[in-house]
Amino acid sequence: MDTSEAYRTMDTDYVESVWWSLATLHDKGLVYESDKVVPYCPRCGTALSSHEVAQGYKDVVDPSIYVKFPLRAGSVTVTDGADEASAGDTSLLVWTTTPWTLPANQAAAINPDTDYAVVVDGAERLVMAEALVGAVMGEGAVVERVVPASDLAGAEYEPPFDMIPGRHVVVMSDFVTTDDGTGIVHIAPAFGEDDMRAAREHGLDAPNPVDRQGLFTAKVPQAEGQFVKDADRALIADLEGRHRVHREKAYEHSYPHCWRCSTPLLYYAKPSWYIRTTDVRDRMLELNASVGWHPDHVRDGRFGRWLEGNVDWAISRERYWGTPLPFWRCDDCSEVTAIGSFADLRERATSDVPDPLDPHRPYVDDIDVRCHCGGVAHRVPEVADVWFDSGAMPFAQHHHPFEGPDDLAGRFPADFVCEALDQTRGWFYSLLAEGTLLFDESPYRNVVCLGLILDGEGQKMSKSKGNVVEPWTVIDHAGADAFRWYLFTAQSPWESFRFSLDVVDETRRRFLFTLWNTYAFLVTYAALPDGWSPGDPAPPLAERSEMDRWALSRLDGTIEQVTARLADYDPTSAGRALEDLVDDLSNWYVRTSRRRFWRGDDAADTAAAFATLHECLTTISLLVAPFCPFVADEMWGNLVAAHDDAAPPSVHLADWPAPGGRRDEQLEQAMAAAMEATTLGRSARKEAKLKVRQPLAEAVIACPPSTARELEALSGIVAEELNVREVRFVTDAGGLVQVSLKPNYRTLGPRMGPNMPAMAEAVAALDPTATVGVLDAGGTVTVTVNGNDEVLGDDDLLREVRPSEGYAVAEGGALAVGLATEITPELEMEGLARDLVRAIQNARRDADLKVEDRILLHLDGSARIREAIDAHRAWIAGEVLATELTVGHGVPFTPLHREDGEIDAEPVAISLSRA
RNA sequence: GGGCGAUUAGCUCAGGUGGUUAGAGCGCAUCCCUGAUAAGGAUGAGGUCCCAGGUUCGAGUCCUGGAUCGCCCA
Repeated sequence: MDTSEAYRTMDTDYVESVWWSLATLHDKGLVYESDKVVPYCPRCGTALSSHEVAQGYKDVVDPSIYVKFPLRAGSVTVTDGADEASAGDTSLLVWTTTPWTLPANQAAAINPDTDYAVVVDGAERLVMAEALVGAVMGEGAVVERVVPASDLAGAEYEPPFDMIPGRHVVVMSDFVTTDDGTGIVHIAPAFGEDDMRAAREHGLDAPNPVDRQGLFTAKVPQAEGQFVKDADRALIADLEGRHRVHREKAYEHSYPHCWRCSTPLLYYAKPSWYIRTTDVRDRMLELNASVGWHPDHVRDGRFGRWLEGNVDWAISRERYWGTPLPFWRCDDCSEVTAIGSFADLRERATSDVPDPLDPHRPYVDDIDVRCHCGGVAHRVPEVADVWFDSGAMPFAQHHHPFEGPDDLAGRFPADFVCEALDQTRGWFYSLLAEGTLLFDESPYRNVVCLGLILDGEGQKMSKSKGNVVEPWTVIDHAGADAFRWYLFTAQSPWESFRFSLDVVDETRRRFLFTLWNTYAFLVTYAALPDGWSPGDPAPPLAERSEMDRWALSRLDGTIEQVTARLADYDPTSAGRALEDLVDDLSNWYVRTSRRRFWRGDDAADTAAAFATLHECLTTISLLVAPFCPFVADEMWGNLVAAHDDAAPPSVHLADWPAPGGRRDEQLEQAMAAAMEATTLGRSARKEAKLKVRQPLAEAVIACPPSTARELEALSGIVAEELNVREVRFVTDAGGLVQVSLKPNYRTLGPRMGPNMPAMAEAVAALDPTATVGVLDAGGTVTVTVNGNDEVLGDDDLLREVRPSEGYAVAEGGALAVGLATEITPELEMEGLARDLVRAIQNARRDADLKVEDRILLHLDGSARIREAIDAHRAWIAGEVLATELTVGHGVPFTPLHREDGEIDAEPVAISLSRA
């Protein structure tokens, strides 16, 4: 984001581009002026935005009346026997809560899918929706006849008032419901959005007998000069005098009021400028179909549906602030001239245009333009809908087309735009509409649609509810990196976030701390004497251990995955792949390789470990840079930039990494099995209550031969993790292993179809041991299912194996691990030695020794303890970096530190000093 | 009223094209480790996959209807 090059829609250049676009559309004949019904405050003299309207709803009681609209004789037949004489006694029954709109009535609307009933009411007949007869007329109403809506359509009626001419005809409209009222809606096009739409559809006029102050004009003599709401009574009395009111009742409902002055709002037709977007509706749909929406259901769902119902865009607003519409209307011929540039304006202005020009109000309103008829044109008073400004962003920020023919080259269309889901009819629409109208192209190739942020209780965050979390609170508490990581990875961006500080904190602990600890581990050990630095030679890949090759394989795989996921606008999967890698690196690679970093036994191996971990962390810093930029840069600076003057000084200036061709899926699969075996072994230990520090003779891994072959090379790792002397594989169905067979539904299901249950029974009936013998010899077995012979191969059967008696066993999937539980005296001594080492390491720490300090060590304890020391003297000394190890009563040096403790309930005394 | 989405462990969320025993983190319980240590780790308990039908040999997954929640619009 280049904030130094930010654009503002108020900038002169931006406005000029907007003018260009509006003039272009005008000259293409796509701009017209027409009435639009808006929520309007007659006291303030202004229209209100939907947001303002929403603030002012109040429950009020209004007079509501059921009015009769008598059908004109001959215009429709709804009575039995075509009794023309009685047609005049048949009326549409219409319900309204705004009697003041009745003088402007132009039509009555009915629902095309509803049946209407003719109800006898004394000498009269009333027409209403069949479903509402009971609600309107009460029990026992006499229905004379039921007709479909189509029979009524086109019928003419006597209007409630006759001072305003009109067609006064019955029309069909989808918006009519039978929720309340009579199922017949009075249409006053000037006073309702639905009414206006119906009027457009059916070619009706929209007369407006109300002035801008909300007062009736002379067109309604009964109420001239009265505020419309106050005129309700007089108008109802007039109707009652003519027996046009069937019934009146007070009606309590929620009605919008001006949030400033509490005046009831009027829905009121005002002249408005429109862009004929319906002309390009199909093209917008076509272009939209090629946009990569994330999530993709928005394209055909929420946004696509919205586009299908497209209506012309009302672009004018009666505001002071905003981009003035560049339309000048002639006093003489009324023709509108659209001005598409400031040069054009200067050329056609009737007086000097200031230089520089501020194209906003009030200055622009002082400029008149010469009409081609010779008359003088004044600018129309409106400004543009701010959404038009937002949709002009792709070209207006570059001052197109005034910067030359290539001023949009490489800038249009955009690779992607990103906003929240509620912008479907806002920004996403204004961009697409303007792109289509002006360039016949979508201005964006992809959209990332963000979900809403909810609070911890799942409520939408809003300032008025007070449940918002300030970003700085989060950043101060958990840091910007944890915040960003959370936003990217907690959930797909287009889902709602249930946000709480706790969850961000968890992210920090789970991921960032793990990454940082791994990094700190490398840095700590590299910095030790005889440590390592990035330039040091390292063995080639082929000479490195399985562990190293596995780590680099995982690294390459993650590079591929993260790159692909990000290219597909999916940061969540990318971040999760990184979480997995970091977890593997920390909790498997580092965990199992720790000794390699500080044991000097094999210098090449140590160098290989350092080089591997260093490369992993360096590459990870590149991969996580977009997600947690600060931690990434810190790592990069220390791991790379500090050692290499030629390297980019910041991770954010470095190239994105590419995989190094070291992917080894077989190795990854084998390692996964090793991890699984380790987990099972630990579970078995837990079950047998055998602590990990106590060495055991062997672990038996029961598994299919293929798994055993893969695991062979990794058995050392498993042995160390499980603290067993030996790992043995048992695969054959001999005495040590029990085998059971299951059908492979994935291969057999499609083949067997409805016979699958019978097949499962047949498999259960097989002798597992014999069958496995045949299969391992490369053969097949045949079973009879419902009279048909079926040949089963190795792939068709899944085996589960487990060790037999004498072991502590844990099973999972195709693997089972058994531990030999017998602890021999020798193993017991080794366990004690390990306990001793742990106690001595504790003592070292308590003595504040550095990890690399050598010590003089003296031990004393029970006979069993001393026996263990004798048996493992060299090993103990090596583990704790003791240059001398003595045992007995007298300490042969002045102890720096002394500890008395217990091991296995037996006393032990530890004395040590720096060597 | 219409459109769109969501509903999986106490909580936050994963679960290509239907297929063996539905997973992770947090929390909880029980432990381990002590040369990553103001760290780290393990094992375990915990599930009517919102409900009801349907398709299928087989549904968390597909279809229909419904419920609840949310968003957009009337």
